[in-house]
Amino acid sequence: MNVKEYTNQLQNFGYRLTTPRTEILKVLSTTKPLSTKEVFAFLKKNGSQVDIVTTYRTLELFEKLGFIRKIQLEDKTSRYELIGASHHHHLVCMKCKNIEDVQVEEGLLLNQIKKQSRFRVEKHALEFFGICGNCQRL
Amino acid sequence: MNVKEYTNQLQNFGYRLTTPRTEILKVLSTTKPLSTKEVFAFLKKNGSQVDIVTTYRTLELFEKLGFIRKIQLEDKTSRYELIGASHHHHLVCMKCKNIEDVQVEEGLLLNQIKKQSRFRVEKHALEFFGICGNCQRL
DNA sequence: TTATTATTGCAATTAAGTTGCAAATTGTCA
DNA sequence: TGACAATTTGCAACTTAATTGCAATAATAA
Ligand SMILES: [Mn+2]
Ligand SMILES: [Mn+2]
Ligand SMILES: [Zn+2]
Ligand SMILES: [Zn+2]
Repeated sequence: MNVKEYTNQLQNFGYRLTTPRTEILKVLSTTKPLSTKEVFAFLKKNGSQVDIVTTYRTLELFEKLGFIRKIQLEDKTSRYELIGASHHHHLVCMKCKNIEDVQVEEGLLLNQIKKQSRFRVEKHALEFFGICGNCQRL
Repeated sequence: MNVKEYTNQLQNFGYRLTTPRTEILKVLSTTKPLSTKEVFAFLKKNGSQVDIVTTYRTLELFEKLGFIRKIQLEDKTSRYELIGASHHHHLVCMKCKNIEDVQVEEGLLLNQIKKQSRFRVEKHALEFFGICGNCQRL
């Protein structure tokens, strides 16, 4: 799913195609999960005039539309990333803060839960923290 | 591990046994994961005079000492719970906000990660969101 | 091109958490 | 027990992430 496809989706849903929205999609399409402030910093660096409040509101909208996923890592700020083709999770390096994608088989977890509770799982958060390959060699 | 054992630990580590610390341990020992503000509200309800800043500082200390674990759910506030005997995760009802404990076998996840990356996992966050048994019947 | 409506930017506000510091409390030792 | 030194607490001020109200601006449909 590229920027063009998201902007089309946006209009199909009846939302207007604006400069801030296009620019924020561009930033998201070329990065790891970013906080709102980080998205805003990228915008500025690229010469954009978009306000940080608009950045907040746009990310909120994109999440509502299912374009991006919000993730909570160790700190209190939310991070966002485009939902690509495949569901995945993250390996977050506690030293260099780099984020790797990783895929795991979750079916077994959900089966185990079914045995313990009548709870109906709709989504889950799964993030791993540790030391990345690079940082281990230092 | 009961309140008495934690207060002993506290003194063994060279920290002083104070009223706020005892009272906060008492609150934690009888509840689900709580935010700092919720802990503070419990204290007040029980007639305690402890300040909210002390609550923040005490929870931070308890986490450092390994008495409690900090968890991040959907919102931006951190929650804390006593680390009981067994490692477990949570089923968070998106309707009534109730939290159930659940245990899952994680060994397989870690094996799968080993095959994909040199990353050394030290800890992980795993929380499930959905609708609890009760709320499904309404 | 114009009109209607959504969207944006700015300023002010809220909410969670942090920091500095003087006053109070704790544990230790005489 | 009582005094001392060091830790801990409470209060006020501050920081940071996020939210809200509203007038000005920009996007789309006619
Ligand atoms: Mn990712
Ligand atoms: Mn629990
Ligand atoms: Zn690293
Ligand atoms: Zn429920």
